[in-house]
Amino acid sequence: MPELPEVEIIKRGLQSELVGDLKILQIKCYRSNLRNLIPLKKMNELAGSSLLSIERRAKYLIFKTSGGYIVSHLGMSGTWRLGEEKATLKKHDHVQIYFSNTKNLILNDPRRFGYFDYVEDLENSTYFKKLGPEPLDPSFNAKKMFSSIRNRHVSIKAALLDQKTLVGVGNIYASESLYLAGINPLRASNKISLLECESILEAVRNVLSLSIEKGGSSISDFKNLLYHQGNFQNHFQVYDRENQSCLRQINNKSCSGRIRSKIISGRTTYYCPKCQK
DNA sequence: CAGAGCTCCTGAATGC
DNA sequence: TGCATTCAGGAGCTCT
Repeated sequence: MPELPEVEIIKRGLQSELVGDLKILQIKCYRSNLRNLIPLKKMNELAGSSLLSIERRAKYLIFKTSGGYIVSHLGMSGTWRLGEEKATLKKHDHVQIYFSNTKNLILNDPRRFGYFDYVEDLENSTYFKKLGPEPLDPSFNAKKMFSSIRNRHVSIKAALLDQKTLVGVGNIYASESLYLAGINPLRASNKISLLECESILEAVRNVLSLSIEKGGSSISDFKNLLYHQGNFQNHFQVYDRENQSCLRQINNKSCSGRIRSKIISGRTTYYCPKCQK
C-alpha cells in the first residue's frame, strides 16, 4: 500500500494533529516479535522526550525526538491512526504512542512487513545511507537520473522500483508513471535516452503529486490518520485494468490498445503494448 | 558487483 | 459452505 504519496499523506496528518510543545509520555508495544523493533529498553527511555518534528524520507516516516529518531516504515500493510481517548485496540494493532496532549497514535500492520525502529544518527543509518534522491526535490533532474540508469542492465520498471535510482515509487506508481510517459516497462534501462528520462521523471512527478492531491491510493486497506480512504485509485490509468481498453487519446482518437499485465522483477506490471514504446 | 529469486506475514478473492 | 490455492502496495537476504 504505502508508497510515497500515502506516507506523505500520513505525515501531513501527523503534522497537523501533533502540534505544539509535545512530549512522548509512553510507548506501548503489543507484539514483541515485530521486524526491526525498537528495543524495549530504548522504548522506555524515549518516554519523556520531546517530539521535535515529523518528516518523511522516501517511504519512511521519521519522528524526530530530543532522544533520537524513531523510524517507521509501513511495509505493505501498515497504517498509523489517531487513537480515541480511551482507545479500543483492533486486530493487528502493534504499537501505541501516547503524547502529552492526550492524543495517541496506533500502528496497525496485519502483514508485519513494516519497521518501527530507533536510530541515533539518521543520515548514517543503514536505512538512509543507500537511498536515492527524492523525486519531488527540484534539485534532482533527468540528467542525474539518466546517468544513474544508463549502465544498468534491468528493465526501466525495475530501475524505477529500485530505491537507489529514486525513492518513493512502488509498484502502482511505477506502472502509472511509465504509462503516462509512454514508455514500455520492459525497455532496458541502458537503452533509455536522456529525452525519455525527462518524460519519465516528469511523469513520476505528475503521478505522485496528483496522488498526494487526491489523498493517496486506497486499495483494500490504506487509510489516512483519521481512517479515511484516499481517492487516487479512481484515477488509475493502467493499474489493475488488465484487458480493459487503453484510455490514451492520440490526436483526438483513442489508442484502442488493450491493457496487458506482465510480471516484471517479480511484480505485476500493467501497460499498453500499443502506445508504450 | 549486479541482478534474479526467495522470503517474511495475513487476509481477500478465487477455484473446486 | 468449506477448504485449498493464489496473490497483494516492500525490501533485505542469499545465491549465481
